[in-house]
Amino acid sequence: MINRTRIRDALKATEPMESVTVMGWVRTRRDAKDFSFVDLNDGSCLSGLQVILPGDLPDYDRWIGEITTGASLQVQGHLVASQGKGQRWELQASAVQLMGRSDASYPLQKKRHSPEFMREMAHLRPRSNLFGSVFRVRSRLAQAVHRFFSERDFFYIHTPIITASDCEGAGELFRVTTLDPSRGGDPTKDFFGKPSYLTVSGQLAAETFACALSNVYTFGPTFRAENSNTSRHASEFWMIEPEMAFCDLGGDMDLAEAFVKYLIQDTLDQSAEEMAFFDAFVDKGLLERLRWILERPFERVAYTQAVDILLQSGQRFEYPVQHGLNLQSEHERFLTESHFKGPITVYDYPKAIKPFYMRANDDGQTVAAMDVLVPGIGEIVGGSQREERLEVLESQLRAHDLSLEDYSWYLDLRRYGSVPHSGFGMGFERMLMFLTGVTNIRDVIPFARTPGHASF
RNA sequence: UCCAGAGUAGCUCAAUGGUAGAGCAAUCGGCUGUUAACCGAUCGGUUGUUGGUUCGAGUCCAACCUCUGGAGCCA
Repeated sequence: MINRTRIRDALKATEPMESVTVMGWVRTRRDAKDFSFVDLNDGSCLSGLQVILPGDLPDYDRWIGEITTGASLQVQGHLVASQGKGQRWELQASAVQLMGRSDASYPLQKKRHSPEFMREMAHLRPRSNLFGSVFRVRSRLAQAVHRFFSERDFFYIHTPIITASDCEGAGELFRVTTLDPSRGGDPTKDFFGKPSYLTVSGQLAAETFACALSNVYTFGPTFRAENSNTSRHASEFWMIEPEMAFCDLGGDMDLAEAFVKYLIQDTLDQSAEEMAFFDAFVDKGLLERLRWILERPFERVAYTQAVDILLQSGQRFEYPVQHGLNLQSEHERFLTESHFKGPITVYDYPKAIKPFYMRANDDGQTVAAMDVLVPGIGEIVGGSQREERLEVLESQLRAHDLSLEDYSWYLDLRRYGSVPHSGFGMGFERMLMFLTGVTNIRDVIPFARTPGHASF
């Protein structure tokens, strides 16, 4: 295949280039008197390259009509300074090859489309400015996650996607089976000899590795069979879960906050063009908000303080504010959007509303849990110090009606050389929403899976 | 799953219970170093589905489907 120049590189040129070959998809064509302008995009960056197709190219009149929106082209030519305004470089074509036609039924138009409409054609939407940008940023964000942990000497652990432990009761699980549903379902005859599921969290597995390699993280797909129909829940999503031995809740919060800031900074640095686009067309004020967050420390509020703030706010809430009750979305909203006007970390939650594995505090009422809440999205990080005391953990399992036998391997970590350890989970897509200003999780996942939807 | 709102041309939206329209897109033509180009023309409809009320339903009623916003569960 011909050595092609990516449009991103062509646009970064510092001087004219002889004989450049680019390939991409036509966004628009505008005909001038003796030539045509083509806006060609190859996805390497948000901007397209302006291509000039001179009218004296062989058989121009025969093929120019086929250079339509959506068509794929190979163009050879000279990269020269643009005579027009709006772009620095343009490609004066000397040869054009139509690779793939695109007829009038091509659904993407030059004008702006609603995200809802674009969702109906998830296979074509990455060719749009918005979704192309979202998925370029998504890729860079994933790389940044690995870089952050790599720089801090964390080991990346591939925890299993199929699991036999219905761990921590974190939502409904998808059953994995090879049994014929019409012939009954004896789990002992199933593929793994017992009921198995898609993972809802890699945490427990990560804990075992933290209690050996010290600092580890997982980053992979996670599945919840909840019938959630909201803009921030998906049945299949990606989660990042670091786990640190010899680390208490304070260290956990330090890491979570540093992580959020790192990802913001990295995205601003590496995706400047896309971020400017989001700021202009998706969420005005996005850049200002993110920069402001970078500059200041996260506010840390104990759960009881947070409740006091809500009680004293004079604000009317639909749901009651009361010590011991979970914070509702509207409460989190008030705290992040109205009171603190930025991300906050709420810690030391009531024991009764948190899972069994969180470390009991000395007050007997609370556990060493923490949530990082951000404006617009709510919970973006949830974590805790883990209960490392064997007897306490056993009594917690019993209190939650969980089988000690099923968790024997988990209890072994406390039986043999137990250490204080902590970790958290971050929803990758929620972070991406926070960074791009895109308000629906379905628009930051290439092919979203939600209740009733597994198309494409 | 619950509450609310919305489904009309390819898209975004109009239309007192009385002849279904505009802008954009597409197609054709014109003009032009254009860039969400511009100007003119053409094309474009089982008004989400089914049933009901009515002389007459896009409009009113019922059920269902889909989407959106909010809630719960959470990341």
